[in-house]
Amino acid sequence: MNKLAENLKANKLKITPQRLAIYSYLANTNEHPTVETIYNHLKKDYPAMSLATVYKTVAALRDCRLIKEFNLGEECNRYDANNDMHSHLLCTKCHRVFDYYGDIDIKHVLYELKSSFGFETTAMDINFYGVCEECKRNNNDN
Amino acid sequence: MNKLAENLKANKLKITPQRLAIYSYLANTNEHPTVETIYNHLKKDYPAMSLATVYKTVAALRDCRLIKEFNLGEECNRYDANNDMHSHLLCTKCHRVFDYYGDIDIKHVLYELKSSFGFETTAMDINFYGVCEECKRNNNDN
DNA sequence: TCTTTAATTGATAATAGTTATTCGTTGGAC
DNA sequence: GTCCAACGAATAACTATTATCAATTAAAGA
Repeated sequence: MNKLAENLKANKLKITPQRLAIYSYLANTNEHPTVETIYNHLKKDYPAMSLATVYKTVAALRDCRLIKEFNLGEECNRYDANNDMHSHLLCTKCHRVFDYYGDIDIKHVLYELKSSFGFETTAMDINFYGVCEECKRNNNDN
Repeated sequence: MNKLAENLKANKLKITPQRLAIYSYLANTNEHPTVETIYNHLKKDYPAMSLATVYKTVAALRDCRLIKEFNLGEECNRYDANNDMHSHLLCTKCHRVFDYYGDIDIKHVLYELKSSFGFETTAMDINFYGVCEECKRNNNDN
């Protein structure tokens, strides 16, 4: 049994073809797709799949921490199966999202939040907004 | 003419009582209110004000960069007239948002994004999620 | 393997946040 | 003070998401 199936089982979630397909898609792309994108991508292989199933599945996967849900100020959420600590770069022209793995040292910040303010950080996100190299080159005006 | 009115004028926005009220409220609170909160707060002084007016006003103020719009993974956006560089701490129990002014050194990150990836950063946000001191003390379970 | 049962799916209705439209009103340039 | 583009109020429309529910299916136990 693969990693996902084990994780689903550990979270008392049934292993279904839809869940496997959605997770597999998320685990094999770096496009940070929205629900709509996931749905459209899987439609050709799973023509019967409902949009509601995609919503329910990403919520379930998010709740058992198999994927991350995030929002970059757009009208809809994006999803990412990449659990490595990283930040996101949103190109405000082409609306693609890139990963940044470079290390951002904020250990001292987390320590100060806890010691000075009593704020116990359990998660964080760091997002950058700007123009990607390709859009700059193309002088894209979207 | 006060500072707020001057700011509106400088951005070619007409000075109206509604805009002054909304902007003034945002400039004098550190509560990071949502549109709903702004609307409810102003209802007693401006009983005729429409929710649509609040939406249009915050959009106008955001477009001319007088206020910041941000989203912390909640169902609605929050607004902030504070232009100083700072991060946000969202308490996942009481859902209040606190400011953190401590300096987070990421100049080298912005430099690397530009030099290595050609990504020209124009804005960024850093959000921390966790439990605030008060909720921890109260062992609040919301 | 068969049965049973509760979880899941798909279809669709409902909800919530936000935006668009319409039309009467008004700020502010002249 | 006059005029008109911008604005506000009311409300319809739109879009992302969630809830509902009957039919289906995963999976545990006989």
